[in-house]
Amino acid sequence: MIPTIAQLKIQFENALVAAFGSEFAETAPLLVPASNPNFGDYQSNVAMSLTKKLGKPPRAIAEQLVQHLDVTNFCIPPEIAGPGFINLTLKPEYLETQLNSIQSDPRLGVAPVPTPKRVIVDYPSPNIAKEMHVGHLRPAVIGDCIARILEFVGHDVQRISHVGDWGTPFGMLIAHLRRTYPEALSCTESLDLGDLSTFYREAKKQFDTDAEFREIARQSVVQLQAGDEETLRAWKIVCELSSRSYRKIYDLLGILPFIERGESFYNPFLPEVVEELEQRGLLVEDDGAKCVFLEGFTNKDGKPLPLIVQKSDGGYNYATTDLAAIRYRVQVDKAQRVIYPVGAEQTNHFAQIFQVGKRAGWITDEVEFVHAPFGLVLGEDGQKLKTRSGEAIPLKELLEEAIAHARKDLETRIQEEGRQESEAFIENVARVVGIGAVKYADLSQNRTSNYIFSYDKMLALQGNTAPYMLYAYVRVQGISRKGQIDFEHLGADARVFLKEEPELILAKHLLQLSEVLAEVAQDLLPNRLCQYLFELSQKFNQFYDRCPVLQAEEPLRTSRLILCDITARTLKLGLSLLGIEVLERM
RNA sequence: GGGCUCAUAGCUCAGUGGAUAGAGCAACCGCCUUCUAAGCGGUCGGUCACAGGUUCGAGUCCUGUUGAGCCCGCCA
Repeated sequence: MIPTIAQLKIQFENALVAAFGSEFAETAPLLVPASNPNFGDYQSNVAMSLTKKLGKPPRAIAEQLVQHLDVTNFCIPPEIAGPGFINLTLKPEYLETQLNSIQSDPRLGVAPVPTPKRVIVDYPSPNIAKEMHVGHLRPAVIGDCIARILEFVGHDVQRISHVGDWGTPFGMLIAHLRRTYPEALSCTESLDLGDLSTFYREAKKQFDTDAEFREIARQSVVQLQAGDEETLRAWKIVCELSSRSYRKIYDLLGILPFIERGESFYNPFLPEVVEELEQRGLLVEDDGAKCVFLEGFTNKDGKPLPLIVQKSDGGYNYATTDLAAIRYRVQVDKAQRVIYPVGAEQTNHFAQIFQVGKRAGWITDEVEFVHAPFGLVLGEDGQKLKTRSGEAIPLKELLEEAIAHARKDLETRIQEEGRQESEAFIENVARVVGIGAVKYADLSQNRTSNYIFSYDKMLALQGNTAPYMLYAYVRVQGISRKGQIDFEHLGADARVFLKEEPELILAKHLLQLSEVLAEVAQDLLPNRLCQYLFELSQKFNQFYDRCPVLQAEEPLRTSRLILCDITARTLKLGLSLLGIEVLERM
């Protein structure tokens, strides 16, 4: 199905040429959704933009254009309003046809992109030698969402986690492993060392209090980089332990599996990267370090800022690894678009490595490397979210608390309503609502700004929250239960008829899904999808309030059932693209 | 000193160069003998930080000012 706006655009382009000549073939019709429902569904602002070029008043231009415009298949006759807006209102019959074709389409009218790209989304990319905390929330949630959306619209998506699995912090963990589980090093079977966070805390405590331990840790780093076999084995055990431990939280959060390709993966390529930069004449030695001097970046003294790719001690750093990853993703992975959903504080870093990647000839005009930055998670005081003792809040605790809040709300309601529910039901609803609320709160705000984390707000039953949307979905399921409706078998002659205002408003919104997804796939701003789903829930609730479904006469009853069905499927699909589950009852 | 991001209703936030700047929360007023109240309708609430500029048209683009956050040489 071709999106309505795309079809209208073609008609406007034809009309521009027919009315004003072939030199207007490239003129954009400036077609956008109407700013106000009173003006119809779409509006073209092109007439005003052509006043100078044509030397005529905009209303006259609009009239001439409309005379050559053929949109009778879609719209009632266009109206010219204000200074020269061309307002378009879709015909109910057109909307009915579109909805009828969507009803039997599992993709709800969203056609896969004609030219799929190979896309790499680099997330959640945490550092292994740390306990998972609130700072790990956004990259996982946003990265997962972006990957799901791009995949759904038809791209070939690879999720790659560029985990920090190399470097100095590992010494501490390896040294601790040696002390506490020496048998792990000689044993070929994998050992269950229990919880990583306990292991990490013990190691950290040793490191902070024991000078001898610190020395062993430092030695371990040297041995690791020298390729000592036993140390490598210890390193591998720590990586696996970490990966398993992280996976538990990702599973709880509903983050789909991704490939782990950490910094260590690029170790063999680092000398080549530096060598290639040298060959390109980009490398300068400064204070013993090998650097690329950046264009447009200066230090505090106003001198060009270097990007250090090899330290004076011969070691490499994260910039080198990131450059190696850029090179590998272009040359081996053949990626056409590489997306980094990473905190805004690394904006400079990405601008720098992308610049060097371009100057080195790895990033060409055929590939797009894009940093999708996001803001911080703040506490309700507007400061960085921390525990009372000033530490970052462990992610596990944060999620468990969200689930506990959701459970408390649910239990209160069950009691008030005198319902009887099983423990399994309560547990599942609390989990879906709690996790969904955390993810929705994160995704529903403009990605680039900081956001304030509040259990009360994200779990509120009214407003732009996960529970509100889940409830809209549950309402449809309530209708099908009550009426014993099987939405998959409404009959071959089931048709949609749009008569009442709330039906038309809902129908128009349902048909905008492709436009919204195309936009999000381009701009990587999931809050636009959230906004769409919130408005859909509102419009459904208005329909539900004013248009009886089960009690309506046929064929209206079936028509309204179809609207309910498409709404529920759109909500389910939209929420699944955000990584949020739905519930049949709550 | 330089760079990036941000400043919109009491609060939290949307807003794609277009018409009268929108939601939610809070406050106040209504609506359950109805498939439905975790819902719906309504009222109140604005110098879009400030000053210029570009444009037929600026919350949106440009310049400057003020304020906030983040970053700026061998950590990632």
